[in-house]
Amino acid sequence: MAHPAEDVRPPTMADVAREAGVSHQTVSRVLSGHPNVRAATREQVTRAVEQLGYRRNSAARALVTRRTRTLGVIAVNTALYGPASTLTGLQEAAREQGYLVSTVSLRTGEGQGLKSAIDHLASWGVEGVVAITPQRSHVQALAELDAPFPVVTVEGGHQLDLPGVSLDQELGARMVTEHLLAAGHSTVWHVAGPDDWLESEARTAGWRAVLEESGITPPRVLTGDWSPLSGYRAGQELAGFALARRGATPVTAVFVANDQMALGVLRALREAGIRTPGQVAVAGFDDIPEAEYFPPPLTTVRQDFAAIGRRSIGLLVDHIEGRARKAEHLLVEPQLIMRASTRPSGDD
Amino acid sequence: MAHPAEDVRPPTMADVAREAGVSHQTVSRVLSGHPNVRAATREQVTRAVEQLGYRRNSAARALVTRRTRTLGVIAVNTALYGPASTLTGLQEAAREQGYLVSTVSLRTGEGQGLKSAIDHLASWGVEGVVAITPQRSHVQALAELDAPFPVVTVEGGHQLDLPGVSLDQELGARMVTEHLLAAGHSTVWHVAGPDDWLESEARTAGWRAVLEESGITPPRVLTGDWSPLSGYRAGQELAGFALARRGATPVTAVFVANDQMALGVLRALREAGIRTPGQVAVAGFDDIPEAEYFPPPLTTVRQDFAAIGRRSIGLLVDHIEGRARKAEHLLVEPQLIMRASTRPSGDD
DNA sequence: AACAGAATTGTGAGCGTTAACAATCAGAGG
DNA sequence: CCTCTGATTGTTAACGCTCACAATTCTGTT
Repeated sequence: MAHPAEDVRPPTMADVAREAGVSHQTVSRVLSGHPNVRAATREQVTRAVEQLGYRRNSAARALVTRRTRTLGVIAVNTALYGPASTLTGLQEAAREQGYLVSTVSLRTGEGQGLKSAIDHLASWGVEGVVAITPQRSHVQALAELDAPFPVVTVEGGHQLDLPGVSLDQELGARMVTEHLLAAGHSTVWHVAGPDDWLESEARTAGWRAVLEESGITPPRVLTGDWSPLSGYRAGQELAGFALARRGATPVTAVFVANDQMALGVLRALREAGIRTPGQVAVAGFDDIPEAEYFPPPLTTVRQDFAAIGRRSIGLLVDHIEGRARKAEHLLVEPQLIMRASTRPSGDD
Repeated sequence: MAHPAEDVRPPTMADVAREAGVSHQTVSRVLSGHPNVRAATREQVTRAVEQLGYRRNSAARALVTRRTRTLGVIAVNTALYGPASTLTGLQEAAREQGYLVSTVSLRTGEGQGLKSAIDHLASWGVEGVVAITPQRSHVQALAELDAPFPVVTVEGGHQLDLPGVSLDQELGARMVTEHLLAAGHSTVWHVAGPDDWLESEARTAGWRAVLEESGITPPRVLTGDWSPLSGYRAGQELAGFALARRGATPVTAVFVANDQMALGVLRALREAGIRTPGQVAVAGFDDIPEAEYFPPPLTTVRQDFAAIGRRSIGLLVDHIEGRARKAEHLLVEPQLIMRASTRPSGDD
């Protein structure tokens, strides 16, 4: 069809203009939906555009408008269910608003990696960044980095003056703990996430607050690293307490800070011959798709990750387009999902 | 420090040139590592760059070089463990090669959505696209779309003339099936993924081939949609067969096409009072992090998602930079992970 | 029919960079 | 001391688009 030219450049606006018999500026107007163009002209231009398969050159556009319409995302641990789901919601929202999303995944997320990720994105001219960096140290590093564009955190806490979106982790933890107490347990044990994580802290805080409000001295906190293995280890320890019996605090209910660790806890209890929820009730956090099929189906807290993604983009775009002023922090409501693992009547 | 100007533009190359007392072209040379610059000059320029906090404008650069150094990724179902892990590997690799990665997530991924995703990326000038679109219909649509840049598929099969990277799904399925037969089972049942997925097809094909080579007539295939729920349903059906007993083919071993469905199968069997692996052995595919903690720990096939991501970027960049000619298709080796769910001695 | 005013279209400049080429400078050789 | 070569630096012109403004064409009045 085309001539056998070697280096066929894509058509430019001038080509379209020639084809349509108008000036390049008119083509530009048509393409950006300017109202003052005669219908017939618009029609001609549109036809020429289609015929040539023309596409505006975004680099040229960005050069003159100083708007790249590109957003950056920095995320740690994107293979996990939570961050991955947030990313999806975020990308959809960005695309709806006409932005392109460029993602940088960090594996461990040292402060160093963070800086270079920001640099990487900055050098491509992103107009803003969403940082899914749930560790306290990251948020700290971010705040100190002082990027040349707005940065919105996800699960970044609200201590620092960065705008952000979070699930109300503390509320979620309260809901679980209250649920367990209401089921008649005299206390609730807790397997927490790693220390540096804001989510761990908030979940632990919610759990502790409920116990203290009920006049119960919180038992010692066990700590994991979010992995099933670490949950398994914690579960073994709990099983020991549960069976020892003479120990001070009875183990009849456990709030585990995420579902993956809860899976490990469940296995450890099972292996120790302890029935769930008959002898020990277990609850998790996140509501990963597998949770409903755990042995037994897991009571947990559902996070609306998609909403978190959407709202973070909303917030970021507000900042970019100058609609938002301060370091606002949005909270998304969690939802308690009750399943067999905490059912009082259950005996499995 | 700075004047109270309203619209402070970022410094340009000319600013740096002035500051360093050289021409903008020299600055350009320093920044792009051109050899013919005197060390002293280079030094001055570097200092000026740092002092002004200068950054090259990527839009201007892209405009003149016609290289955006941006890659696009189109992915369906990015919240799942597999695609999410692939994405991570892919992003790391791209960044190492100096490319920016822009991702578009499709929820369901109709052919229509695919086209608009490609358009979205194209209008931002990506130089190539990796498509993680494991459904046959998507790949078909992609091949017909005839994008203005190279497209590499992940798990896209090799029928069409698109270059791609896949796990050797068929080999993985063979390994599992052979493992089960070797354990003494007279046949192996199969819970497959949805019809349109190439991964389903390949896994089913591998399973079928092994049975037929062993002179065994493959039992009827049950089909799920990758979700734990669908696995649960299939598991109920299998439990029925297993207990009915008089039915033709005994149910003592099941190869489930992914780990999530296997979780559902395990629950259904457990609820029916069938012991795993004692009465029925179960194997999955993917090796999600939870698999090791399933009741019982699941025998499965590990995919090196990170490698898949890395190699797909390698292939794409080869095409972009003109090093690759044909529609090469790379296969990544799977690895059989044997756990309790298929242990012959086991009786739990 | 003539004119104001709006609607529509065209013209030229400039966005910040790299590529191509021209100019200058340093050191080697005669 | 001068010429010549290669290393180093500078100059100018794109790249493809939008913005600001100028020019033109329509309207509807008087």
